[in-house]
Amino acid sequence: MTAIHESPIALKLGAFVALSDAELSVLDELHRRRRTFLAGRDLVLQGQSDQSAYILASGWACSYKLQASGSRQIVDFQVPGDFLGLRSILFRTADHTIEPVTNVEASEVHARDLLNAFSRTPKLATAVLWAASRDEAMVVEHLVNLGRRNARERTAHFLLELGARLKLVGLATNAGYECPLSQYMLADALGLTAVHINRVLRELREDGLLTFQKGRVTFDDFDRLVASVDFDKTYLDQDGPLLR
Amino acid sequence: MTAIHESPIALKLGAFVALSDAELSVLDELHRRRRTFLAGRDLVLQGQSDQSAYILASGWACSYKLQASGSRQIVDFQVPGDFLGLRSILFRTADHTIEPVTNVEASEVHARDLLNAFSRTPKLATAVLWAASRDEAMVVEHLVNLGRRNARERTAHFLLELGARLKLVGLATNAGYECPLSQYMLADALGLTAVHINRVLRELREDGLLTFQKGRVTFDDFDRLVASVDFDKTYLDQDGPLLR
DNA sequence: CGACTTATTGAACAGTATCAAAAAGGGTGG
DNA sequence: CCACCCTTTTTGATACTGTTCAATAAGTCG
Repeated sequence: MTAIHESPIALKLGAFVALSDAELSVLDELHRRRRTFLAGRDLVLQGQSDQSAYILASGWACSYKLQASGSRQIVDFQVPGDFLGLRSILFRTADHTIEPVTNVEASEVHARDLLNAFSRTPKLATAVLWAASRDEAMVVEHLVNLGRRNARERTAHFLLELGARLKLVGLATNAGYECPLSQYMLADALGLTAVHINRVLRELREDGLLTFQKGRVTFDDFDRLVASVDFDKTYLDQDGPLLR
Repeated sequence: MTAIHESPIALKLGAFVALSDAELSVLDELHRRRRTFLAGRDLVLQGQSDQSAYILASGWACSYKLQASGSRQIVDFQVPGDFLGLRSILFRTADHTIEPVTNVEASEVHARDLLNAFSRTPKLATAVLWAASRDEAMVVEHLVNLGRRNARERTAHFLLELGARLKLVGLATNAGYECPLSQYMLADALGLTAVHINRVLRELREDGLLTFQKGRVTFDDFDRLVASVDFDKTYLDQDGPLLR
């Protein structure tokens, strides 16, 4: 038996509020309707029509916005424990597309079930709203990243953020993590060219800071890396002692 | 007597849902606790501690994030009818600062009152959540702006967005609008240098597209401007016929 | 193996920043 | 109403960061 509290979503929410067994089992129920999505096949979430969100159980996804010119901006990547399209059921839809980066396992969550769960376990509601709020803080931080950091800082900051997020669900350590992103995807997230990303990664590697290779990010000198790009992860709000 | 439905917030929410007189008066009650804030004096909204939001009645504000290096990234400007710090009461706090750009009149809204109003008038709740969702769509669009548009497109797109938002509350037409922003502020919002913004503005003016001068934005050729930067305002979600 | 995607490198170029300085506004006290 | 100070706008010259184009190498998958 897989312990409920070991699912990524439980680990993640548990970092914000301590969840009781009862609450964990409500969460587990939400997490039952498992589906598999194939890498690259759009998991289009065009709002209105679509009344369900997903909880990502394994694999990575990304949300992006396409331009008329054909270029795209990746808004964020989603890793296990993250919601996909949460906003489109809490609010009205955001108008971006979600696409699995790898093959993905996710459970469908209907608006009704979620709201239902909320009313039964308010603490769960708090935790989910925390997650939504954190998602937005990340988008804001990405804005700062694009607006006020150079390619090197931007790249390092982003990979550090992913590390911190993955650590929360047990998929990373300060040594590094498995990362299925291509340099093209990284480029689309960071507002850079894949060519330039490649040079920046080489530089970071040659400076002994981090290595992005063969589907893995390795922090060669975590502390120096954090210092060199001024990475302050308070916006991720995952440090504090468990609240409540 | 000032008709309730002529307040900026009523105009704005009314563009999304048709509000009855009863709903308008609930909105009006929320809008009673008026305060004045002086330009430049931080209206710090550091989350947790602060349990109230504001509805902006007149003047402009901006929300930004400061870097250790001293540079800042403005996330968005708020214009009449917008909420300030809405997220910090619906959710947990976002970690940015809000500062009035001009002297500002705003009414304080306590979390309790808002939630109270929601339960009395669900349609108002829908409208407020729509506003919050729209705010997020704007941040995402700003991300695209920084990541995938050059200085010229970026500047024009941003000024067009502000125009569309102000039009909704009767403060702009396709001819232009009063704009209290300095070129430095524009620079901090667009991830550019004030010097470069200045050159871009000159170029746009010389091309007969728009004029940014003396506290006013003038669209010299609105249609050509929209076409030239591929401005698609569907993300603002303010076109449709009134829903419901 | 062969076709395709991804990673890597070079050289030339474009866009934006930086530094510096002058001009133009705007507000304030006398 | 003027003189002065301070902020904002404007312009030039130069340096640099990141792009573009092009080509090769290295993986990956059927």
